[in-house]
Amino acid sequence: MPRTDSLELGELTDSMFYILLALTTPRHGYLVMQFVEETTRGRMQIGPASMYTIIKKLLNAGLIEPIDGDGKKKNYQITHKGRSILTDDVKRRQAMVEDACAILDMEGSQ
Amino acid sequence: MPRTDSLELGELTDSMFYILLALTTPRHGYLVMQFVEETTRGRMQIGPASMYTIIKKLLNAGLIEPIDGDGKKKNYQITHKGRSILTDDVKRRQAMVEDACAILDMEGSQ
DNA sequence: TGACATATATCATTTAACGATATATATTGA
DNA sequence: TCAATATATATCGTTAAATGATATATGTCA
Repeated sequence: MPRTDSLELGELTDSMFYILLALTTPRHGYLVMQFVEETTRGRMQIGPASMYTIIKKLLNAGLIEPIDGDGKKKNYQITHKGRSILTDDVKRRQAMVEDACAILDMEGSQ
Repeated sequence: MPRTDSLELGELTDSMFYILLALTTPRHGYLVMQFVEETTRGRMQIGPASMYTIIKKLLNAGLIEPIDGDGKKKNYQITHKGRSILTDDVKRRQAMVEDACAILDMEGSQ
């Protein structure tokens, strides 16, 4: 991914992918971490360092936005732009799986 | 991906994924670059720097092996271990797409 | 009151990818 | 024949991504 910012290419890293997925429902950081671990059944986990680094980046890029500061927790949700990029990225990943299934002898994906 | 070697986690980066896919048929480096560009219809391209860096890493990890040096070209092919890791990685990626399709309102993948 | 869960944050480090660049041979066509 | 282009391999130095370690503060509950 380096040398060129993945977001400028319109591509999401695995971590960004799951964090955006988590924020299709408004959540704060700690809940996002839990969401990722639960949704992936432990396959992937994101610690606080990655979490807040990526949250900051997604905010800067306008893919998520802060909402109502109830108490000390900071809530975020995905933006229209974020949802659009996430949807495109799902298609990109789907295409990768299909490429592989066509070449290997695996059950395809439709 | 940093801080921990992706191969030690049994995970492949996008570039490794396509290079391994290319080497399910014996090829040399230059053909691998072309394979990736063609297979992805230009969505992804790997230049020589990435190419040879990753080839070296996959050799070290025993996921590919050199075969018959006909002339100056170095041919490589995927090993049994490489194929096993590639297959697992396809499943991992398939799971990511399915997670997303379940949460977003997209046509699923079975 | 001590342990644990919840919650946010930063720094320094490692790994990954890659632009730039270099080198050499083969092919093609003006 | 000579220049351009394609084929083919290789390295160096840089940027970006992820994260371990660490710090801080509050809430809960036994």
